[in-house]
Amino acid sequence: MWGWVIAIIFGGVLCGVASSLAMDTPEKTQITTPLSKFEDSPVFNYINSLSPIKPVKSINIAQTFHSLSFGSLPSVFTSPHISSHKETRFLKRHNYSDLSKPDFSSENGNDICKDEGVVVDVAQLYENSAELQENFDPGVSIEESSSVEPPSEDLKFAIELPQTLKCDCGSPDSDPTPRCGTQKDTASESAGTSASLVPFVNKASHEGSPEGQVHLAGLYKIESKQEATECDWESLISDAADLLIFNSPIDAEGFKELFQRSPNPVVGFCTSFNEVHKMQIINTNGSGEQNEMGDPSTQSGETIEQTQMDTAQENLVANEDPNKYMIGNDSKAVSNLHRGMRRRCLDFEKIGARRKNIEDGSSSSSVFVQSDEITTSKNTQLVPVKLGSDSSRCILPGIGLHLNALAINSKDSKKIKHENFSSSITLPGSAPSFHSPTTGQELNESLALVPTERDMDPNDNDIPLVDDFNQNSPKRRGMLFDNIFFVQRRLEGEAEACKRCNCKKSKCLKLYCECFAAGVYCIEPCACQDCFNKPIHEDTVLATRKQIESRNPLAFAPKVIRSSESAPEIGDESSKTPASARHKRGCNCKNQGGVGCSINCRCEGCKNAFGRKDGSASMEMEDEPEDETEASEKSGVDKLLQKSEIQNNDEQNPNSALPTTPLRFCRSLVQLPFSSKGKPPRSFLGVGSSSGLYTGQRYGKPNILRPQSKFEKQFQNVPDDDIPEILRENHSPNSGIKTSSPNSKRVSPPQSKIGSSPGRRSGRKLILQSIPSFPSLTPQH
DNA sequence: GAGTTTGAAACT
DNA sequence: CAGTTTCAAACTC
Repeated sequence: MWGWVIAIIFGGVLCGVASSLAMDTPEKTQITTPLSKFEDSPVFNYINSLSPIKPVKSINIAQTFHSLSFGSLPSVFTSPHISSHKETRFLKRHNYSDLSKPDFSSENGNDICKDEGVVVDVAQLYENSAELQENFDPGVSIEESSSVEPPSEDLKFAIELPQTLKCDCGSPDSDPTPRCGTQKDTASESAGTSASLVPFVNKASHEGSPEGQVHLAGLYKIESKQEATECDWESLISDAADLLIFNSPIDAEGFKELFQRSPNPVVGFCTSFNEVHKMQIINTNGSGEQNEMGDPSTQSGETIEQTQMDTAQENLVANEDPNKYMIGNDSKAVSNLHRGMRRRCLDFEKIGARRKNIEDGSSSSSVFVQSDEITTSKNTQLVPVKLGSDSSRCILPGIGLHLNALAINSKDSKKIKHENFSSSITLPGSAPSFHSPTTGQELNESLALVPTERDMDPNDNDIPLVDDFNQNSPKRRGMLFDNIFFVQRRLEGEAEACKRCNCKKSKCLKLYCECFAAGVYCIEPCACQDCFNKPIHEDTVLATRKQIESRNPLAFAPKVIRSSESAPEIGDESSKTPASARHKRGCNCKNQGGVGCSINCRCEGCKNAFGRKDGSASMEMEDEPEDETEASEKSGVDKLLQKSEIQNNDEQNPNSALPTTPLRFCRSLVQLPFSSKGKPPRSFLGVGSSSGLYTGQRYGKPNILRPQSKFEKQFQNVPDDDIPEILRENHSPNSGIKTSSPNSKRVSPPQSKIGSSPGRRSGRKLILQSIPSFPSLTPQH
């Protein structure tokens, strides 16, 4: 018993330190050393000897990241929330492989929660970012890496959370208060409770370790979960906040708020955590697919874990602790927290069910649920959607984290998303949240949280994600960019009806097919024949897509760049033209309008009024007589463009950035002049036709007529410009941020006046700023 | 709705 | 890379 008392004391000390970490104090970096000493100390050993649980050297997950030879993807595309099941898997594989490595064990001796999920999340947070270690001092990095973002992974929930709950609810005290593994609290209260805490501190969680398995099995009946985890829950929580910082500033806020507002941050966190988990359980239950995508190990114990969670939830609900449910007190914080945690279990097909839950759910979680809903809708892959009258039902394709990376801090991005979602998604009772700025951010982050379609695609197993990532595979990058494109597309055509095709011979498995090219499944409105572009043939679709991509990595990339930046070779005058869209890859058209031709175009006798291949572009429009309607339209557009430029300037200067509101986007809307019948030229429709990906995302047709917001322009520009660079092997991690230089776009001629054009410059700055604003991922050097 | 035109995708 | 064929969307009637 003496040993137990000591253990309790130490637990309290650890908790105190951890809590200080949770408060984001400078001490964070110092904790590792004491812990290391502690773990190696004779006392610790003695305690371990007393404990039935065999201690295992904690594993330094931070090294895992090091060991993970992630590809040097540009930080721009590193999304904290990329955590898709698929990537989770491959990251897990990394983890497993790393476990065998001798140097894997932690030198710091921290009670590191060696959870796969942690690896996944963190790894994805730092995804291939070489700078990740530089952004944080070693101690912090360790903490970060050791920290777990429990809700993000089923496995984590299955293992860690149950442990926590076990400690709380299963303790002899039966104390209804959700301790949530708060060693600080429980340790000082009773030995019985502390005993339950022991596993957290000492319990060996070495993966594959028989002892660890046995203990876990005994405690939680998770026999199949080989990834036993030992976790310093305190550090875990404290780190979780930091982790969310990577996910998004908002998430970090949520965590901080949770911790700061609650006298017992841990409790609040755990409670919120439970809440999140609860929601995830709902989602998970709703979708059997989830398990397929997730680690198989999570499946076996899921039911049990769920039951435990339910019990825990009941206990938590019974508890009147105001701090317990942060939703009530601080819905924002909770929603943020949830947002940061909720990254999976999004079964789009279950939207209806969850929507019902939303409706039935308490108002306190409406925002969160709403966000979840949105995320889910985007998360769905290749889900057939009914088009037509009910635009709201048009499933929005999931975006990847890349969107987040691109625009996570872009206020405009938030606004645009807000706008788009508002227009395209109708969530009962969610309207208020939707229109709030916070909601916009949530939406944005929700987007970011959504795993990429490919990553999520359970059938896309043949894609060597691990290898791709490690090898900086262009393919992988291409996939990432596809997601970006998809986002772009979605943003473009979100408000519009979903695509439909009339393919007869292509079986909708070629780029001829608008749906296929857009990365969406054909649906009922399609008049296609022998269509294979359906969920039933998902494998075929994916295989075909991959084949096409293998032939041409840019096959699904946008064919047309819309924005002044897209045509560097064209004079400033042309760049200011309403239809500044340009053929990115060049066209072969002979009589095209709507989309300005670029120097790459092979068109004959180009008379493109919107930009000729020779760069004379809009000059022709000016020279040639135009009908009044068109002329007036143009002038109006110019004015709009001026406004847009002004706004861009505002964005360029973060300091002067006005409070971003959705209205700002509206101001920058540009109506593209299309002559006949208000329809865009046929060729122009191609703008949105390509892209997508079977990211399974369903997005509407490119809304050519729809005014293009500045933000959309931004999105378009980034991917278009970045594709070639990203695909380059020598793309350094930093290069992503440095550039993604729009000027390096293929279309641009060497002599292009880079930056000479105000419009272009502004747009470019917009991109550059938005990226660096990503605090954690942006290289500070 | 059938036929034509058009331009991109696919193929050679 | 260029030329040709195939294809589907846009357009015309």
